[in-house]
Amino acid sequence: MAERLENELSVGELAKRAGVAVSTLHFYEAKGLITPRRNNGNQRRYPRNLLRRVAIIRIAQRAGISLAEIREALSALPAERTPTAEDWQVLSSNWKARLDERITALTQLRDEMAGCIGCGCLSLRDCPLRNPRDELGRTATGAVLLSPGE
Amino acid sequence: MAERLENELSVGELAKRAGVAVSTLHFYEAKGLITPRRNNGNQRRYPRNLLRRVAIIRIAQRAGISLAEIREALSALPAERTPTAEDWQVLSSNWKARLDERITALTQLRDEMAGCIGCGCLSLRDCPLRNPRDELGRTATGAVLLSPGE
DNA sequence: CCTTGACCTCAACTATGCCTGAGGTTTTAT
DNA sequence: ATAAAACCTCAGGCATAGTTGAGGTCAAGG
Repeated sequence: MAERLENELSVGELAKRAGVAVSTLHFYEAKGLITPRRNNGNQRRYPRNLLRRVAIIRIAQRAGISLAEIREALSALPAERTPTAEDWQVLSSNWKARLDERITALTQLRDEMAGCIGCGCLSLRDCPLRNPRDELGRTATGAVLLSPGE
Repeated sequence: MAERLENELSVGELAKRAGVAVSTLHFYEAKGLITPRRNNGNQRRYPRNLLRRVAIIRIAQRAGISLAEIREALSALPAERTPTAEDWQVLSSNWKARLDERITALTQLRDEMAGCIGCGCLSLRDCPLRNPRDELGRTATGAVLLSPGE
């Protein structure tokens, strides 16, 4: 009773092509990221465009986007269609901006680290690496909690 | 029966100074990252140098190092002592290298994304964004699974 | 036909990095 | 002395991103 449309992939085939595990595709489906149809034997059949969709998901993940956000972005597409070139332009522009932010933050951290390697300035109250959190070392009254040496 | 050494911090004080929750400090302790002593009422007392240790943990986390690895790095220090300037030099050099790797990878991804925005090349077998995984689009026999258009 | 591999569902488990709450003790301030 | 604030332990929960396994069905080749 095998019913098979031209150009459709089984879950195993898609998994191999997309470089992910079958369980991962099930998981993405459970999370609403992909919605394959079912054949008359209840097996998943992936129209070919879902391969591109999975590729996009993976790229976005590499960029540090969560699956929830990826789902949002994809579902915001008209008719939840597989992204066209224009759709992809919007998605990738957004994600690239996010990437830029991450890179900027990490680069700043790296530069601070480079500047602080061996300097021992972790012990200072104004060390740029520490200050995001340990702003002052003072209480509300302005009293210094730790002596200058630490 | 309060027994209190000079310069020691309670868990609440350390939490406030380090900018983390008390539960976080308990968690770090459970994971072997910090080991405060106990006073005679069984309450944690943190020698002041643990404040620096916590700062280092947080910096490493920002760099994307897991707590397990941070624990390794810290416990590799002679006598598990609080890092001196030289120790910190070793630690931060290693972590900076890790950061550099991450930044390089993300930058490459960003550049690929920039190059691919709107180009629609996701559909090509040689798209740099896809190729880390979807190497060939071929079976072991060399047969092309998908037509060139997809 | 019939075996084997691929597929199905659902529950449970992994790992990371914490947070929350219950029930009880210690410190601190008045 | 006493009450409130801070602390204690331990179990369990949350979010993310999956993986694993049991028990059963479907599909493809010989």
